[in-house]
Amino acid sequence: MTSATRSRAPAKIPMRDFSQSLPMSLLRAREGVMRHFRPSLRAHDLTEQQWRILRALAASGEIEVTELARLAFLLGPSLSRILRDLEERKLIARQLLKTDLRRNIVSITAKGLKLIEVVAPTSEAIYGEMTRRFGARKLAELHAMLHELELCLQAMPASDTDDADPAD
Amino acid sequence: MTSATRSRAPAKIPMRDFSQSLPMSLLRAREGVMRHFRPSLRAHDLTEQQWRILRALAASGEIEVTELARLAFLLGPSLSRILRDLEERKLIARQLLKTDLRRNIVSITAKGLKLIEVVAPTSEAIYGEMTRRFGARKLAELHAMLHELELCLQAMPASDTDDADPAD
DNA sequence: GCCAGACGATTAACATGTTAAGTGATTGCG
DNA sequence: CGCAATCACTTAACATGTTAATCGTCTGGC
Repeated sequence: MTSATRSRAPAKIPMRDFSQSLPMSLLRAREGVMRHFRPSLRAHDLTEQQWRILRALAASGEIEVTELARLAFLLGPSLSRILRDLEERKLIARQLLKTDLRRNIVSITAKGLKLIEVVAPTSEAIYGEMTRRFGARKLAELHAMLHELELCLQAMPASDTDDADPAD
Repeated sequence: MTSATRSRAPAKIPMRDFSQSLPMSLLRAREGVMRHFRPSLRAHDLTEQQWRILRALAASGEIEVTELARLAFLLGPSLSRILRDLEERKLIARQLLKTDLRRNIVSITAKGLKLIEVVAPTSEAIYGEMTRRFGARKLAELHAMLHELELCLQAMPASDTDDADPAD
């Protein structure tokens, strides 16, 4: 089966082995986790992001859109679309802030809370099983390292692509 | 600043604090990393996924689409679209496998390799800076934990959502 | 009060993620 | 051979990620 037609392309650049790149490792780990949660969410017509939003609202009460975006770690445009959909489904409610008509206050409805009550047990059970298998202590270590990485990266300046510094 | 209008919604479900969920931690860490790479890729009209594909091809030579999907950790539909685009840009080439016309062999072109040579130095510099700041040893530990998590999750059965077993 | 600039949120446009369905080629079995 | 099942890949449809542009609203200087 080892036909001679398959010549190996020369890798001239000494780059890190592909699978060892940090973004790939993080992506794979995350996908491995989400793979277990998606079926349960899907059974209730919820995407991962919609679930994040409902949980964030249940935990924090009424908050502004921008703050919700920060909590649920979503970009504005995604959040706008999802909120429109969740509002149509009566899972959340919105109201303008009287003192500043630019601002939008979002809150979860009773229906939304009820949905969380239905989904949460399964979700928690899955998370619990993961914790048990991986080890609570090790999981905490992983969380700590990820947080440390985050802080480390925030402190790292956003490297410009420009080779020359335009400042005189 | 603590206006009385903001009533705190009762969190009836004792769920894990939102920001402590593993998917969120992984997502944030990954975004923190990618935030540094995206500008450089964007300067060369490359998305993160396109870059993954080019690197995978440069490292492995000619491979089939399915194998490329596995290497670059992309789903088939995404890969199909991206390959169509990269082929139009002459960064990759494709050929049907004569012995099995279902299969498609993909390879990187000279133009693709040249692009990698241009982008790689910046990319490696950023990665090097991250490694230096975070610590090479700690980074290796993180990789190890992520890999262990992956294996642990693969061994975990995909919990069915169904409460009842529909078999006979 | 007026207006330029900043701000919060949305919309637009394009790329990818995700699942399901479709298409053509191959395989295995009668 | 004939054909149903399978396979490799692609398309389709919808949701989100990402960046830029837009649209009201607000703020501050005048």
